[in-house]
Amino acid sequence: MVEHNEQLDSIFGAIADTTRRAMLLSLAQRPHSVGELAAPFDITLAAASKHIKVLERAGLIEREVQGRTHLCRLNAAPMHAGLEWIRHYERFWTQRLDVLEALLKADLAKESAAATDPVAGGHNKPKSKRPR
Amino acid sequence: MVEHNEQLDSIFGAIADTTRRAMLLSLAQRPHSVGELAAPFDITLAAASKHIKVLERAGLIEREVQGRTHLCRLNAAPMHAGLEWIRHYERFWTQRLDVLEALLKADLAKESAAATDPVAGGHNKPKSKRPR
DNA sequence: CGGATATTCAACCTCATGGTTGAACATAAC
DNA sequence: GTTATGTTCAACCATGAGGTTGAATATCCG
Repeated sequence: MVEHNEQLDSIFGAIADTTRRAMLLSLAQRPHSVGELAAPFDITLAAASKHIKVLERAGLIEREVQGRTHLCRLNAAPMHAGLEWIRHYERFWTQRLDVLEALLKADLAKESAAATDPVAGGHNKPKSKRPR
Repeated sequence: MVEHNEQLDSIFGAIADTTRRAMLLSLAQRPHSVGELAAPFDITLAAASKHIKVLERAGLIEREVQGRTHLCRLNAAPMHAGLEWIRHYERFWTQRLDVLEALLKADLAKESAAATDPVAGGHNKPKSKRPR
């Protein structure tokens, strides 16, 4: 499992582009030729060809040359690695949602209990400066 | 569904780099200053600063300026969109694994039927690997 | 054979990325 | 105040990405 990192680089790099994501979506329906893949976009065939090569390098599509047309089919398997990587972070947002929910509940409880309590004043801290 | 695409572009783009993925991993432990984030890598602070800005633009980290140090903390929430996108393709690899398994099973059954008697029955369970 | 179709290749352009260096800025410490 | 620390900024460089054009290649069809 040498360069797992390179695999993730190429996968995430490949799907970090709207055009390529749309191509994958087309391929999820059925295999397409290069021309068919290019058709929806306002780019030249050469440009589409490059996109397809990026997807191919990431292992996300396979190509079968049939005469003069190249038939591309989806191979989603490598995406699995990407999903697994992201999934490690899943607990961070679910956790945050849980905390939010807990705070919300606590707040509601406090409000209903603090009809008599005057001092409840949390205040907002200075916001972080905008970069740039 | 306005600029969902830009969000995915920036998220996937941000995590399509080994250094930045490692930074996120550090941040998953606890918040870090810019210097701390940069320390493990053989790059200048300026370069690290740029990486951090990429992560920030993707919304994956938040920065709190504390005096002269900038404390960065993970915000994994935007990754959720990325995970959801990839997950649409999950069925394609699980499906393929199922087909592979079925073929394999059929092959074994045929072989054992040819070699011995017609009991190609209870080898392996279907074991449908259906995540979620 | 010759012509049409499908795709790539090579050269080029522009712009973003990842890296450097050195100066600037802001704040903490003396 | 002066100095040290943490971070960014600006300029620059090299490389790659995404796009174009025009030519080359391979294949099908008449």
